[in-house]
Amino acid sequence: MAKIITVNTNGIRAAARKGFFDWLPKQDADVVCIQETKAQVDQLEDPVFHPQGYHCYYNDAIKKGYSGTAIYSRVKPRKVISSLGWDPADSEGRYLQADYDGLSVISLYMPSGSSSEAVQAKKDRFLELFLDHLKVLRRKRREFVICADWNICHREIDLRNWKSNQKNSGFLPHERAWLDTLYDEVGYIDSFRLINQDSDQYTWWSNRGQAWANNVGWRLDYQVITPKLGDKVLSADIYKDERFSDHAPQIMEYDFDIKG
Amino acid sequence: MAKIITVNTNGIRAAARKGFFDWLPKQDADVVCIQETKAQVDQLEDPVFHPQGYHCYYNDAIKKGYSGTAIYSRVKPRKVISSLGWDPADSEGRYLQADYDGLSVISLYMPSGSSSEAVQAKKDRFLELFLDHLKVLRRKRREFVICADWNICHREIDLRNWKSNQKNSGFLPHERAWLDTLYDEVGYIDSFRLINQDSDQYTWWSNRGQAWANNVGWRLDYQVITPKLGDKVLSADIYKDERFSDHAPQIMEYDFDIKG
DNA sequence: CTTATCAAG
DNA sequence: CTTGATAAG
Repeated sequence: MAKIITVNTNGIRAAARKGFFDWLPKQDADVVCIQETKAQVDQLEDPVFHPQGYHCYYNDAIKKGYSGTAIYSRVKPRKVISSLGWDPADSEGRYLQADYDGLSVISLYMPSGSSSEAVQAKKDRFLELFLDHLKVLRRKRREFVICADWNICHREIDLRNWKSNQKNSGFLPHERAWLDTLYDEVGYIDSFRLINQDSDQYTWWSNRGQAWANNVGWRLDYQVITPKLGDKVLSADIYKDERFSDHAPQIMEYDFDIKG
Repeated sequence: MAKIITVNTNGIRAAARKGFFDWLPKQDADVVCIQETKAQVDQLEDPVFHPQGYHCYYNDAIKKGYSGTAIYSRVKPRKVISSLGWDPADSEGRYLQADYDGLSVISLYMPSGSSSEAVQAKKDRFLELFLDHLKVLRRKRREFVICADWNICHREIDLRNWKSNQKNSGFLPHERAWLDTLYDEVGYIDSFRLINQDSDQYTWWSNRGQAWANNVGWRLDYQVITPKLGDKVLSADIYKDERFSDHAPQIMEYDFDIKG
């Protein structure tokens, strides 16, 4: 059994202040994927950022306080890959991959497109290049669990106000179509939907207004898996009892073991 | 009887959050001089920044969130002067003068010199030019109350750790000599010292460390008056019961009336 | 350590 | 609205 958690911390130091590292050991996770660390490695020298029992890997953005991913792994990976060979994936530390025996776990932070047309164009370009990468991964003799803040909702059920958000980044028709392609053509599976078919649960609530209080959320974070793992998903839960950031942790249990 | 209060708010909006404008009306002051408003006029449109019963004057720095002075006056001044004709006094909104019948009250924010040698040089230049201005004022047929964060301690009694601060901005020999000149040659009087001869009271405590808790302070704020007002000082107090900023308000009572 | 601004989400 | 960087004190 493998327990894999993914969470966008919106600043790993801020999440730490809110008790994230008190909560984490209690989860007994095998792999923890983090997005938006918003910190450089030299700002994370404090032992709290290297929890006991885990091998910790960080991938920073060049720009301070921006983006960044991490993977904490109980088993030492055979290899850790932090480069896709193209920017801004590399220069913004948006990708981190831990390779185990026959399995890889990826922590990905997809660009947001909400700030302007220019950043949406950047997101669209990222989607295009990353889809190519995902296709390449499908050809490997290896299974993948891609833990990400995808910054896209697939269907109407995935966000509270789908009608009013059809022209907003994260629920644009071409973004949804990108996920259609990912699932229907490239063959990946959204592990959350495998378990919770008709459940309108969200993983992100804006900090503005009363989004959290009114549960005006979006399901932006999920673990996408290769087809052979489709019958291995034991549970898929969103942790909302505490709030470490504007995103909630995704906790998935799989019927396989992670071997280094 | 005239009650004149001066205080460096270290951000008038922050001071407001800490209850400054709840405290102020209870003081029944005739004139209130403020330094370090750190806000532009258009950021102070809320009525709290225009307390009932006062004519309010603000002088901003060009740079947002930096410096800035204010005067609140119960009696409407005959004239309000916000320019000394030179920078950075004008461009940083460091000077504001309210003219009444035979008396002027000034709100002044002296530059700090603690950040670098370059800012100390700027402070020194300001001291030089401002001394000229103060000499000019002495020639007027008018009394002056200069309410300021002077950013200088005069004597050893004026700061907790005078020995270790002899090479630090605010207690440099030439800064202290500048005050010697102001008092001994130009003839101004520090109204606080007139009342509290040997009292080691401070008006500013660093936010760093435990300065406030340990009363490691500096007397940087005081009301400097022209000689003819020397026998008019009724009381001079530092208000420490509440904390609106890193500086404490100076409350002085004078045996004269402010007439518009 | 605290103010405030700014970029980004 | 919130994180984090930066400037300034």
